[in-house]
Amino acid sequence: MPELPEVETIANGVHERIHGQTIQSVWTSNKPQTFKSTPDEIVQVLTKSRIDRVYRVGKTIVIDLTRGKRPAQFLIHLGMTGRLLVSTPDTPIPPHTHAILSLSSRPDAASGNKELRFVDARRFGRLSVVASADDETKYAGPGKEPLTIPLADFITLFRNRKTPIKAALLNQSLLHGVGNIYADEALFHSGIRPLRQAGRLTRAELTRLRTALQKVLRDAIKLGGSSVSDYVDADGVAGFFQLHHHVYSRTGQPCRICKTPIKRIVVGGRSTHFCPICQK
DNA sequence: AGGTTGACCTGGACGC
DNA sequence: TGCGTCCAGGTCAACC
Repeated sequence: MPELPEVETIANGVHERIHGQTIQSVWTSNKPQTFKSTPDEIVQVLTKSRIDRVYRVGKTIVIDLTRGKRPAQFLIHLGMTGRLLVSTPDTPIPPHTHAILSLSSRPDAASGNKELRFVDARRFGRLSVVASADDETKYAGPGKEPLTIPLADFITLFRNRKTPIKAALLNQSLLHGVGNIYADEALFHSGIRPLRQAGRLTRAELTRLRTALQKVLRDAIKLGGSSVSDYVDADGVAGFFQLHHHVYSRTGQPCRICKTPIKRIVVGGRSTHFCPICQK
């Protein structure tokens, strides 16, 4: 489920709650596909490490660690249904919990007062560690950051690409962090049809697209900031915030601008929504 | 190499 | 109520 704004909101919320704490012990489930590193490596690297910073790169939550004197990293991808929860140990463990980190604010404490839990029903999420995270091996993500990419680089990304612009926006090795909702919304706000060939968009269109994409992402981050606790604390039941979507999941409903019914098509195997009048 | 398709999972919504 | 079908905001391997 989570795209860039959701992942950023979660990372910030988790950072506020657990940075500076030490991981005393780690439990992992026995579902091997959840782990990109082996569960043993994960336990090895995390145990007795201190959490310095929690942040987002693309759709991945990155936790910078100090292990002994050396930097390491813990990488969490939430997939479609992954959740990262800060709980107390007495909070009931939800179904589909795949990892639990017991934390303590003092390095030498025997047991902690908080836990970081990774819960993922559908198991598309992935956990991994970088044992020695110097500047060259620190996780940088597969592509470019949509919020900070300069216009010239943005335009270059799509040059000569024959794939539909919708598919190109979802390609994480170009821009990382953009998912299905914000791709559809950004194309709507820039007036571009999802099936247009990426390499055939004009400079003016790509300029509009970058502006629209950054605006929808920033607006969603603003919205999420006020409700972090809904999905980081305890059970995290409330789920993700809803932006005021213009096209996503509005098939058949009137366009908010021109009242024409919103169309749904499939592009690159993904459900895609657009206004046949407002988008050219 | 770039582009496309299907596989990976579970659960919720919907129709009969 | 129960059962079957379809759908889901994510990758990634395997193909062309």
